[in-house]
Amino acid sequence: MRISDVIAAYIQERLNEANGTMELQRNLLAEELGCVPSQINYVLTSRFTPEQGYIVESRRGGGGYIRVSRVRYSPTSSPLIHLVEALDDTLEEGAAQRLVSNLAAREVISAHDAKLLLAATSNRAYRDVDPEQRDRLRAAMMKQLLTVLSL
Amino acid sequence: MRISDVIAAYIQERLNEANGTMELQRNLLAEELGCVPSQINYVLTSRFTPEQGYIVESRRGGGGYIRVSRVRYSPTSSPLIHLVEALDDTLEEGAAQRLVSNLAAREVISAHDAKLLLAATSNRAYRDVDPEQRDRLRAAMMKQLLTVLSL
DNA sequence: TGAACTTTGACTATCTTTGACCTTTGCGGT
DNA sequence: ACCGCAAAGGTCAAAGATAGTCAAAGTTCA
Repeated sequence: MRISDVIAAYIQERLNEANGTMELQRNLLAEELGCVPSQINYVLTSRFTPEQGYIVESRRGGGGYIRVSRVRYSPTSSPLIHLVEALDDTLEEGAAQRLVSNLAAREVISAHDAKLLLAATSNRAYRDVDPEQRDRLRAAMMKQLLTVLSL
Repeated sequence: MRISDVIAAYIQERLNEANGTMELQRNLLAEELGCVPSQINYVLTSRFTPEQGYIVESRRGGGGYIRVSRVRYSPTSSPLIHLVEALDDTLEEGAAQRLVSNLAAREVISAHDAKLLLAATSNRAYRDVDPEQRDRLRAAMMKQLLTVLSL
């Protein structure tokens, strides 16, 4: 298993325990999990982005910390609406996969729908599309589908 | 026996053992079976397509993998499988809409899934795709999604 | 004998891991 | 107040680990 997965799982676990927000100390966590400190940053920037519904804040210096929070979606409107608005008009395959996995893990969408979204945004179906345009198509596709799901 | 047949047999065997889904590592398998890595891709693209009832997912980089799943031939899913096999490799928007409506009317797919299929095969999502290629994309997309639905 | 299928390998794309170097902040000492 | 050091965290690019693409060359078979 990738060390990045271990780090991500650890953060998720603590987010679950603690009602959607947690703090960590980079060097300590790196030592506990046996990786270099900057790998924590890698995981945070690749999997805990605003697009995926997380806020990361931090402070340096003595008493420094990194705080990770899940954004709370307003109960009145579907979380997916906000997401659609926040999405860029270009979306890489890996980012799409992580986004969908996250929505499923957070039970914003069902596992069944997640499978469809993954298939619909995978390069596998994009063979006939100019590679230059795939990320734009993927973003448009994701928005269409999430919009349908939010209705 | 062709090396491609060996690769295909190996994958089938492991699918049988493991309830229809298996993962492999491309370079490892290539070395085990004595072929170049890209030959694995050749076999996957020529014999494990949606038309033939398979979906293939993969990930690059450290810890990468290729996952192959075979659709289950259950009574409810079998109409979809035959349909995927029979579909042409080009599909116009109107034809896609009629196809989906028809499947929904016959209750082969749910109304919910029908909405997603319509969104995913509508030109609305295809604005960045060369118009010449849209019908090919639509056909590929439809096959992928129907295959996932029959899993 | 020509079309379709198979085999290869060079080149490309993507994801992860590591480490050297940079910036910010708190705290003492003067 | 000021200074400087120690304690965090941040950045970035290189190296490593996989998988994907494509076209040329070889093989098979109707």
